[in-house]
Amino acid sequence: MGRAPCCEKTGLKRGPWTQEEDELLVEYIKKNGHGSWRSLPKLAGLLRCGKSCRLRWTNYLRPDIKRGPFSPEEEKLVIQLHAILGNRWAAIAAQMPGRTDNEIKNLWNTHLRKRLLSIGIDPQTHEPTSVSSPSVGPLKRPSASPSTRHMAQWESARMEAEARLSMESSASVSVLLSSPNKSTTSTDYFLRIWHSEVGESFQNLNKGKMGCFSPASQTSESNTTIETEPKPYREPEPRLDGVTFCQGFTRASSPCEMEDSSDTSLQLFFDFAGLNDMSFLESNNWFSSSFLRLWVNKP
DNA sequence: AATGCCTGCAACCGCCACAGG
DNA sequence: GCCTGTGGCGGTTGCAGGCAT
Repeated sequence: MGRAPCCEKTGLKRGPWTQEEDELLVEYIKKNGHGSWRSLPKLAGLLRCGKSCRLRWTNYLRPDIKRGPFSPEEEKLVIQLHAILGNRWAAIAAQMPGRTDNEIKNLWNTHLRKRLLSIGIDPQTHEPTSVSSPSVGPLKRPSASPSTRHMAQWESARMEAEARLSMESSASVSVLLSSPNKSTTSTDYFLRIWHSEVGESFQNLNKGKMGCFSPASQTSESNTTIETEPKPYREPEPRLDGVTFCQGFTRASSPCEMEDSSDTSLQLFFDFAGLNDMSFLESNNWFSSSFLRLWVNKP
């Protein structure tokens, strides 16, 4: 027994949308809003499944969609967001006004994934695919878990953004936060994420918790810690985004409160610096001198 | 010119979460 | 607490157009 279809498929049109259909859909939604997607096709005079209408609207017909090719800046941003959020295309799209999750997913699968592979970066973990030597020079490069790597990226990006903003006037900061769409640099985007629900989850989880990073999968006390959370515990998905990743941490601190050992910080720093293998980051002021100063002057 | 292969993208499919009854 | 309907999401497919042979 197969799964029941989402809607009655007999007599419904499939495949590419015609201009006529597009006009019908746009006209109806402009007049009435989409309301119930299930009943929309009938009301709008379309021989389409409601799901198909929703998809067509959200991915193509919505007036706020920015059509056209992705700019190099946008591509960089997608890569950086993917490093933090993983394959959560909707979450990535939410940080990129005018772009749809489908569009970003397609961009990733057709361009960016291959590009990363071609320069030796694993598109899933954002780690170098071939590590020729376990140690480089006097400083041994740590082999961190993907979780740690994502945490490091997340934290470092935020630190860099905060460091940069701390040097700007407070007026500039308020302008940035009140008009996030005007932000243009990648670090601004990270700051926006930090102040979004993703960052909020991160901050909430870290409140009152001090210590060094400790992935839950590697500790025995993880479950008890998580169970004491006021929110009902949901088994974290094996996805390495900012939120579920944070859920997997038992003892973590925000960078401002970080009291971890120098070794740990250095580890995280070099972990994240691995992204520098990508040429775009080399030219992207990713590790600004301010960040380095922040690191060097750490008490 | 014909054919086959490759690529990009729109659309579909199936699963999941959530709200309401 | 269970069931059902609905919307949303991510993975995958299929087609059209471009390119190479």
